[in-house]
Amino acid sequence: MDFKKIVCENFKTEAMTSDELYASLMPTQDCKNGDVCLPCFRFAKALRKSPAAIAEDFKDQVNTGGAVEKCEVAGGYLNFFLNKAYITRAVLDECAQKGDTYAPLSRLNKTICIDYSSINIAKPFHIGHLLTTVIGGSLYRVYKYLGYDVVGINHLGDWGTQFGKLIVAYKKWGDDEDIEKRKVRALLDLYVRFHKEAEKDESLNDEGRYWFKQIEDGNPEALAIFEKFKEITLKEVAKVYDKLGVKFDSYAGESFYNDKMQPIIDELQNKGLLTESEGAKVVDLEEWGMPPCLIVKKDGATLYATRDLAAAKYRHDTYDFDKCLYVVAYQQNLHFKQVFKVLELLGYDWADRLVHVPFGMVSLEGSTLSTREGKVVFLDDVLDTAVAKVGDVMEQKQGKRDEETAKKVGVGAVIFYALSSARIKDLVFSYDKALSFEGETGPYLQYAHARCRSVIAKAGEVKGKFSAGALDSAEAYEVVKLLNAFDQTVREAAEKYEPSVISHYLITLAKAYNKFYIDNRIVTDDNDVTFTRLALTKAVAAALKNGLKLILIDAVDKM
RNA sequence: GCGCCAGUAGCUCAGCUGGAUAGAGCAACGCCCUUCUAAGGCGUGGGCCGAGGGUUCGAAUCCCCCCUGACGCACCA
Repeated sequence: MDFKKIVCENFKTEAMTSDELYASLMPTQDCKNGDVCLPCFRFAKALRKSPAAIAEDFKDQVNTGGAVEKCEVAGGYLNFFLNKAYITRAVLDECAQKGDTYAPLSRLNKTICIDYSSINIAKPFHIGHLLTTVIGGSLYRVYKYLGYDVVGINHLGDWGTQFGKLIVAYKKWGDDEDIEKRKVRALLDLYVRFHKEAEKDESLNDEGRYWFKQIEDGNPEALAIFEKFKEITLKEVAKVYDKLGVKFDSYAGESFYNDKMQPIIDELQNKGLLTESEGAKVVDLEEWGMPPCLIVKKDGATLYATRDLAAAKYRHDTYDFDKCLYVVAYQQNLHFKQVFKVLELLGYDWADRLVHVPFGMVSLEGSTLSTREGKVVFLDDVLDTAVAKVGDVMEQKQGKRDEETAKKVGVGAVIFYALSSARIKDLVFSYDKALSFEGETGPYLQYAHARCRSVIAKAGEVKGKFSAGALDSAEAYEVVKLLNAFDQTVREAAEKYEPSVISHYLITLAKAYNKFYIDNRIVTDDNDVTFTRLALTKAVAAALKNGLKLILIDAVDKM
């Protein structure tokens, strides 16, 4: 339901069109001022009257007694009070229709590509990848819900000299048994060791370059080792992705675009965009206030930007996307600005459908994360710790553990921690905060949901009819209004590419329901009252469950 | 130096497409479980919304300038 629309339907005036009125209306901040208000200050000059007098005039033109129960003038505001019983009933009816599991909104036949997570082969999946993975994963579900076809792309970092270096390290110090056992962690050790040794022995770097060239040239031995590293890494991260509930439709990474770059380079050349500078081939972007975009290195090798140009074109040709999102840290702001501009200069009209969705830097209590120095916090460890802690709390509170529940609540706590504030904010990772279960946290939402389910289970089948009086309170009405805002909130999250919008909404909803719950008994002697309050409780449980799903959290029925 | 982002309570944040007394959580203190899950609820204290100008009937929100911090700026990704 659209409250502003309801007001428009009941308020016709000569002073402005219905559209203008709609645009001027706004929700109130405080329920004592009604549901919707019209600030009248802006009309004062044209109408040569005080805002309060204008509000008084308008008031007489409002059709009250129906959906708009009454309106009042307060200062320069005209406040509209909707009929609570009517709204409550209508909203709860809508919720009942949506049921326990919300179906996606109507199919749009539009495709959104989301490039996210994009891990590096042979590197650990650490908390630095947490944000891109959960932001992208959440947006994936948000767009699905809104009716889009979504393509999740894991743009693997599977190309570069580093892999030559790793082969050298593997051949020199590699231990298959250790790798079999510790997987990526063993590979990381090799990588770290290589850099340590290379400080003493410069020639190792040359060897690294040599072996990377072997990969490029298709040397079977080099390829076999490389493929093995890739397989180990993918298998390992698949477990984490599984825990987080994110999925990808494509793992086309850097190596995939290897043979797709030359055509782009040729095209740049043919369109006269490529200039030679200090031995490298670049696209000059000075006119747009940017440094040149490097396309080909002095030695003929391609670069990051070259690959992203090829990838963008490939994705466009393959998926015909309506939008293509890049969920990549804000460090890359300039890079994407350049790449998008170059595509525009190439004449691709779809260049404006590319969107960089930047997010903040993750650091570790002051110090930055460093793979090379081995200074990392493995995401897997964080998740396991969270799950274990939830298990402990369960045991302490109810004397028994339930692993399935602990997993959902524990992992959910970490995900919520990552998605609770605006993505652009830097995140100083803290175990304490990630594993906090009180206040505005994942477990708080889980708890509110479980509590709803518990009441619903206890009540059983209740035969009764809707009773407006059962929900005639400010707390109940607040909940109803929030329930009504679900879809609109999801749309806002999509528009802003901001899952935290949903996180905040869910906290607000849970808080509002908790307040209602404390003050109102759900299961009572009066069947009509029970029936009605149960309808609200069911609606809240569904909104929480489906909202949590949009931020990658599985709701639990008990905890 | 240039560019870009951020600065709101002790800490972490919401509010930012201008509207009514600036909101939460954490931390501190004090209450509330013989009744549907206390991982909950209620209360108390805590703010020159980084500084200064401007626009406006009205600015945390828009504009200018400055300060602080993060990030980026040529062959890594």
